[in-house]
Amino acid sequence: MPRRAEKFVKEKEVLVEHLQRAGLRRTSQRDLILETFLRTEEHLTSENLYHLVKRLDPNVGQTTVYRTLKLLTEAGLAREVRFGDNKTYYEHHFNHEHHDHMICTNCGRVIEFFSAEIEAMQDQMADNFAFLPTHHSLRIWGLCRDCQKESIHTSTPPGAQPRVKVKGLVGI
Amino acid sequence: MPRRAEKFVKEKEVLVEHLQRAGLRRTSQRDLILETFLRTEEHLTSENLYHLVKRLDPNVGQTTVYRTLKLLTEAGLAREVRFGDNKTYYEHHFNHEHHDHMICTNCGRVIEFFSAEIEAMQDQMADNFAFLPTHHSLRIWGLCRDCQKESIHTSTPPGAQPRVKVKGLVGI
DNA sequence: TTGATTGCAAAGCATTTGCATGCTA
DNA sequence: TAGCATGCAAATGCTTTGCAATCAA
Repeated sequence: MPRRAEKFVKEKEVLVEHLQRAGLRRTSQRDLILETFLRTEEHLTSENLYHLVKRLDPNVGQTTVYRTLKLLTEAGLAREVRFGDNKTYYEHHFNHEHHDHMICTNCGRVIEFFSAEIEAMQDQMADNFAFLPTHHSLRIWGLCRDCQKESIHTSTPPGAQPRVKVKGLVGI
Repeated sequence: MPRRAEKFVKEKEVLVEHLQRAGLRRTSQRDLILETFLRTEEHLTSENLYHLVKRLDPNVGQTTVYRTLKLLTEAGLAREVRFGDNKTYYEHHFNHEHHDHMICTNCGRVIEFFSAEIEAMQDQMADNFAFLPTHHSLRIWGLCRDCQKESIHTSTPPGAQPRVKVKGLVGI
């Protein structure tokens, strides 16, 4: 029995397997970036992660973080999301239930939700078109509970953790 | 009775109204860009439109097309969409039913679909979170009917009109 | 030893901005 | 006539690429 439970064992296995399958190599940077990523809350940009990693190892380059996040996405450990502020966010994907997002266009709050019914209907819809779906993205923009109260108001309500700074029109 | 039916009368009214409401001015460029946009099939980028407009008036600048597409979006005449190739596409929005998209990751074909049931469930879902939805985006990626036949194959099947060049990972 | 990986700097790409000039209302 | 609109060039912001040095297998 190990003296101390090691963290993210499963995720590291997934990475190593992916590397082997693809003929790629395991490096300290890739390990460190994965660990740091897994320690965070969801929805961070490559830049966010870069700063976190840099604290632990100042030698790691921005480029490596970009490249590694792509790698983690391919390995199924991360998922890319966009909320309409023209930035690419990453969230944990391994052993996480698939979910979709509601984005508050006032404070930037992101709500995750899941609906088996919606998923089923999407598959149904795809089937109607003989379309073979591999993945999808559903995003709903609007006002969260708190921001409805204050009607139109541009500041961040107390307690909100704005991850998305909404600048001008929000769309896509 | 007019000798010849003028085109896009309603849409021009919408534009003019929007301009007036916002204290903006009607210009020949804005008219030309709107007309050219309305004459196209759906899903074109600012750059695509720029080239079309330039044929009719070589003096129009790229920037004006960008700015005008934003304007048309605000006026409710256009809608922005993204298919995962890091480009912003625009489609007609006025008097067009809302719809969502399936994107073939092999040939780039885009299928439009609508499901009242999915829409209803989205509203239901939002309601569960006391979220007030203003708009949404649902995209399903996968293989269209034709591309399933050829299994993994990187060329464009005959007859397909690839609007989206899918480069590497498709996501968001 | 070989070829993948890294980190830096530079390039790319879509989009936006500054500004002098032009043009609507 | 005032000030919005235009078009060019330059800037921006995010992301990717080229390349020499480094490192895993």
